[in-house]
Amino acid sequence: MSCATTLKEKGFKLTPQRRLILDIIHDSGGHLTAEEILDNVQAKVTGVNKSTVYRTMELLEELGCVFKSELGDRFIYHHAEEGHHHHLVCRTCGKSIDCEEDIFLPVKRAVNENYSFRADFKHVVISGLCANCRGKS
Amino acid sequence: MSCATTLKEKGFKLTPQRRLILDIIHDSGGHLTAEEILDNVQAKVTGVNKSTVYRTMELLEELGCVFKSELGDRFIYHHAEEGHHHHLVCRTCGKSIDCEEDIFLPVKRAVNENYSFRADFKHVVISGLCANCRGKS
DNA sequence: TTTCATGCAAATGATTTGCATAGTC
DNA sequence: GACTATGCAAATCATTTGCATGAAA
Repeated sequence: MSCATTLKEKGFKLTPQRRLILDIIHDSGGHLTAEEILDNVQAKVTGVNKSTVYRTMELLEELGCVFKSELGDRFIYHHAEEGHHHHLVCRTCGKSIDCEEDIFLPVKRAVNENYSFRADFKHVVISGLCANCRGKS
Repeated sequence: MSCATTLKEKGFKLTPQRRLILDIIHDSGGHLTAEEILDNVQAKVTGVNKSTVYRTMELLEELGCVFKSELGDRFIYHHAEEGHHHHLVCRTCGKSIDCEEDIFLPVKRAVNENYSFRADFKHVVISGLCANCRGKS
């Protein structure tokens, strides 16, 4: 079911601003910060306010249309349609590689057995060094 | 080598404020936010400024005396003497459990093999549900 | 025409910074 | 005495909020 449909079903309105934002996160493929979303929106139409972007992202997160995770000192969003995955972000060049969801299965098992802790591991941002930057240093 | 010694060796001064902050992060065992450090400092002496705390923590991080990691929308610090470990933080009660460093070894191997990515995994904050809160819900 | 959404501007809250003064070595 | 560290207040910067207006159903 599309995000637009979800919005309407729950009694929220499908405004032009929300359409735009939905398009952008859908097309981006990867993840975006609120500021990047705002920039992309404003590249298409002027006059859209940052509050609208933040409020829309909050709503979309509540509806399960996007996922929010932390990257450094800010938050990033990505479309739920892409499914669950993680991000390998290079600390040198900043490039982000999508990483399959199951990579944390051994860790989930281990913390469950050793600490009785049910770890979430949803859309984790993993910092490190990509192959390219590894070669250069 | 103690943090105090490291400070002096690198030409930095061992002021009363820095002594206090070092004591607090040493005694705390776990991790602390800058604000918590400030509160603890001010419980002992009045007149210490938050800038001093932030600047001291920045310095101690550069010297390798403390580690900084992100927890939600803020940063936490802990003493390097405790060695590397991770944090299991319950999303319901907020309790933090220290978790052994090697828990991420399988993931490090996997992302290295599959993505040629060298993951850091230093002082990761793992969100989830602790045994206690799991029972209640 | 009712309710929800937007734009604007101002508030928030953690962290940072400029600068004059005070303290350490 | 030289140079670093501190306190204070003000600046940043991402994010949030109050409120009057505007638009979707």
